[in-house]
Amino acid sequence: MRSSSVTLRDVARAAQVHPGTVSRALNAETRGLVNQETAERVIRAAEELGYRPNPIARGLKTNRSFTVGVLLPDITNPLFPPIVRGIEDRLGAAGYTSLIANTDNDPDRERQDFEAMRARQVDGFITATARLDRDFVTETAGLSEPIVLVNRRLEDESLPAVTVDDREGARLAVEHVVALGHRRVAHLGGPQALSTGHQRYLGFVAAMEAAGVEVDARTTRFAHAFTEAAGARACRELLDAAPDVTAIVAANDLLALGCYDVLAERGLRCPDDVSVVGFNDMPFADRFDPPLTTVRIPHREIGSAAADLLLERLGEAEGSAAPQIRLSPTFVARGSTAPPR
Amino acid sequence: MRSSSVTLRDVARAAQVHPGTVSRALNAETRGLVNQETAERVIRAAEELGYRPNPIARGLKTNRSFTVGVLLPDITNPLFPPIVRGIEDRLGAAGYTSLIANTDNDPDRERQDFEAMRARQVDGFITATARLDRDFVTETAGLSEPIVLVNRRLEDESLPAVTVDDREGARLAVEHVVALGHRRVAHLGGPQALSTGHQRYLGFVAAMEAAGVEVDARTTRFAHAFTEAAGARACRELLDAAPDVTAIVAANDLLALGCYDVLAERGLRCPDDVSVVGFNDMPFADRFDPPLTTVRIPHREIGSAAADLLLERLGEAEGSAAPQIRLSPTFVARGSTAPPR
DNA sequence: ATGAAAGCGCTAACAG
DNA sequence: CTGTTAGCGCTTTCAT
Repeated sequence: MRSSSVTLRDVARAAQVHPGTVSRALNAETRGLVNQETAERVIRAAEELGYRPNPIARGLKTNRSFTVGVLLPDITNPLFPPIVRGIEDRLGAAGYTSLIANTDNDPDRERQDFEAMRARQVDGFITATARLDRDFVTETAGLSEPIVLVNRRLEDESLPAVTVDDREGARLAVEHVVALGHRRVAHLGGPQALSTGHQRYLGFVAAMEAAGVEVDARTTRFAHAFTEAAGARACRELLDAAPDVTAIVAANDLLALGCYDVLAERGLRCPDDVSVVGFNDMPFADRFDPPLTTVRIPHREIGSAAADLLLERLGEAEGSAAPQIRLSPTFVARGSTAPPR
Repeated sequence: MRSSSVTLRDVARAAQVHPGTVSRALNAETRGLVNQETAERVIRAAEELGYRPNPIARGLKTNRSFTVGVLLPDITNPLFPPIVRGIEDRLGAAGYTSLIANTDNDPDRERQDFEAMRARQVDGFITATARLDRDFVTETAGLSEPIVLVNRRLEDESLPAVTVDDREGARLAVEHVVALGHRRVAHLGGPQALSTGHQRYLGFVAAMEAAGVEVDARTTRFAHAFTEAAGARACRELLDAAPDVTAIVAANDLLALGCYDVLAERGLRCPDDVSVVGFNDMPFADRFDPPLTTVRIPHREIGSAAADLLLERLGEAEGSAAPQIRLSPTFVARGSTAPPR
């Protein structure tokens, strides 16, 4: 027995009308169907009794829960909190609540969370998991609940997606170090199974070629995860294979931090001996030692754009079929890059 | 029309039994009431049809949503993501889903989110908003939904709470700088309306007295918020009033970062001219320049302990009435502290 | 051991 | 314009 068990019937009794009428009077959409005075009486009664509609019961009837599922790898990754706020703020304003699940990039958990959310009748999904290979997203193509992708997109663009232009971001990074005079520039790539990792790699190669700087296999290494530890491991391999690099373009800030560690480990100074550029401009990147030169992406906007896309598909706003929103990155030069000696 | 519209009735039809029987067979608690063979037949049918129970409908009947509301100031504050994961992981394991709301420390939003969550029939609350003054928590003392407090506690300890021992943490900080030889040590406090801000201040004063070091009004300033900007402002006042301080004990890492800015602004070096110690050991605090000496609190454990407390009160586990869990902080000496010149 | 029936709180035809 | 009725999917008496 909930304390606030004042139901539609209670209001109906108090206002001397039928429950159906109360439902109509209280719902903005259907208020027109009811007499002005009656409606006011009902509303007053509802207020006096402290009536709060039960969205659960409503959802049972209408098949809408006003809830959306948000799947992401790990809220603990500093990239996500701002994105999540962008999503929640926008969704909340539209009357939706979001359910958040941390999948830890584990396909099984992902599918499990996904199913659990469907069971909870979410009206739609926003997924910030970035895997490229087959997964629940591609499997559930004809799903009834709309999905929008964040930070990834499908090859055939069949699902709405908001991403940042990763290749463009990589280009900005390359142009920066090249302009500084670097010629031995390496790429510390992310997992190639993640669209971000892959696109940034592609962007790196393209920009290097465009700048007429040689790219060779020795100066490219891929981390198996976007973590400091994986970045450090890959960086060691990189420096072992190519000790003469003067600049490293990392596919992500955490990877860049891994580079910091390895450089220190080997008595190399950043940026004096080796310049490092990151990607994402994670919170507090300007506080690092040295302050990290990086590619900034509009975290919050990514989230709100994704929410907008989902709201469109939920019929809350007009919009095109499977829009592909690509936000622009900007470049932030800080202390981790300098001209080569 | 949801795609997964396979309901209890569908299963009943397939298994040639009454829906009521399906309900009993599928629910572990009541399975004993049904014939072994029948139960198996039902379960098989359910699997074949891909039946997933609708928790919404169930909740309507049972008055439980298996959902809990988590209220916090801002997920973007690096302190919270690990706490949230601690909460979600524990709650998720027990079959609960959490609804998260960012209140931005705004009492109105807080109350609003709180009501919205009640309307959504959450079974209980975890609130990480830390205000000390009257608010929805104290107002809703006799509430039917259990509440557990995180990072704050009530004077009368009438609500279960998990906090860290803030005074002890402050003591660790003071003892560290005093042991280093500092005598002119200042406190850059947090908002005194927040229990964390208040307790840390009290702990600072007590530890200073215990160490026989003088505390005077000039060397204590309070920031109006736990932000870098507020910390910087307070730090300027502090240095204006007491230019001879050699160590600053800040009530929080963000405040400490504000100190970094002001010291740099005034051409003072940390730790050479002034030592700074923070509180929380936020993620990447070891990456700052200089690496921040701080008081570490077990973020994740705070979250899981809170979840445990709530589960107890939801009848999912045994436990005492209004337990007060106080976790111990530990000290992490890094590069922002050194002996005075 | 199982079926029948009622009902959780609400909305949506359909009457009147 | 408002009352009536049915029913969303499930659980839970109460019979049988």
